[in-house]
Amino acid sequence: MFPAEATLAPLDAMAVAGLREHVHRALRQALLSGSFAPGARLNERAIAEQLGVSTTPVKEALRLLEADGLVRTKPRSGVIVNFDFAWAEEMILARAAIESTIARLAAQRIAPEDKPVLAQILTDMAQATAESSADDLVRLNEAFHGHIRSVARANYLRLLNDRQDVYDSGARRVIHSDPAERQRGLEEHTAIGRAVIAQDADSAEAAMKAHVLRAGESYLDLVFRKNKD
Amino acid sequence: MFPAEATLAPLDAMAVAGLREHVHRALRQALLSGSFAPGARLNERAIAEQLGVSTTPVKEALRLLEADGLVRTKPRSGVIVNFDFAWAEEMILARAAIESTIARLAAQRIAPEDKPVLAQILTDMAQATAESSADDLVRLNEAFHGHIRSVARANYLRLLNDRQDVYDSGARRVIHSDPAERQRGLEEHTAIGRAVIAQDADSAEAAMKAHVLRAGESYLDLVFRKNKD
DNA sequence: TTGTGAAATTTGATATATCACATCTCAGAT
DNA sequence: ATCTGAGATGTGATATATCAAATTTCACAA
Repeated sequence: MFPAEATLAPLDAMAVAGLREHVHRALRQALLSGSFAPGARLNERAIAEQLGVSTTPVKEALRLLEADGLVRTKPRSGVIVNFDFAWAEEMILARAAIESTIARLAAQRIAPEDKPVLAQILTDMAQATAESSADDLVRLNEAFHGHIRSVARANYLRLLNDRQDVYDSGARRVIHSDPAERQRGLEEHTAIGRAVIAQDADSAEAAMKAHVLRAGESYLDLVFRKNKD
Repeated sequence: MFPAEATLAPLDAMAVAGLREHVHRALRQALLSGSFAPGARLNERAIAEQLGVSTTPVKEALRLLEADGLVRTKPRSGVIVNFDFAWAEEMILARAAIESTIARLAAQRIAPEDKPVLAQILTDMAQATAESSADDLVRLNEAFHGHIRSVARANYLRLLNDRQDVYDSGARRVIHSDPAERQRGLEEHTAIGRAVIAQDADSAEAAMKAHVLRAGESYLDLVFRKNKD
């Protein structure tokens, strides 16, 4: 009646990540979506009270943000928001540099059995570009980039990349709703995927760099131009 | 007798950086020089006691290290050393990617008055390579890379770069004592400097990437092969 | 009115106490 | 002998108290 060994899915590690991560995410999201003006000061006690926690996890989260580069600490004075257009622009340059290095590794290291998986994702993306919702496309997008990172077996680079996620989730949806953008994205993803499958490291690196830079431009345009209204 | 407005140099911000930074540096140095085995666990209380501080700055420093990627936190269990050969290798790839992006920006943005400064540093390096101590060469080396970063006016990228400093100061001296290495370094630096002065962005980027990758290899060879004895 | 500086206040930095989860130990059952 | 799990112990996570530097306020003098 029951299987001898019921396999319970281990609960998501992030679910028990603790307050520190929670605070970190909350602040990060707020910063990237522009809720704090550049140069504004963050108050440890105020944040702690607002989130209903003590200052200890807040301090730790601020250190994480500091290392993310989104915030700067003026010793014995305060924590200052360090995110604006120029900063976002540089983050995208960095992302392009890192992610293209990952793509190169992926092309060099991809295992034969991973090739059909990547090809399948590309097929799905082509279909989804034509008919599916922005949400589906965002999901596939992440599956694609995730698979590239995965076959590259790059741990440190991957960490860096996560840390450089400049994209506000709201804006991401908006972008993936624009038909022209969807089309361009598909073409670029296809080029990257084919290069990786063909194990053409130079092409994979170049295609990824071009993609991240161009997509980044679109994003900056959307988020920062909109704010100027 | 006195100038109307005596401009006192603000004392080095880092001198008063506080315990957090102090702990961070101490641990970072220890990790990079291999004092902790990969996978070893770091004990907050033990570190705090050893350094004569409370656990609060230690916790904050560990968060910084965590973001540096040198350490990983297993929730509610402990902090684990996350630095080994493969990790260092990837840090060098990342460094090459970031620093070459900086070199590109430098070539694009260098101001006319900065060109002679850079040229002068190259001249000094040529001379020091032939006649000076490793310490002098290390200093010039830093002046060179620092000047490139400075003319690139890249803030975020610069931050990333600082975070990726894998080089143990001891090993750096050893490397700059080897004649062959000194010669290669000079040639590469010259190529980079000339490309930046000529505002040839593609060459500057390529030359910097090649330099960082090659120098990184030398470093890995020295530090990790030596440990295998 | 304007500039000065001392006092009040804010706020980050640090230390300490407490809690809860993870890991280890070992007696007792099989 | 091996496995199980309850209790003991270790350790990070969190909360709170205290301190000292930075900032702001404001009365007062020029």
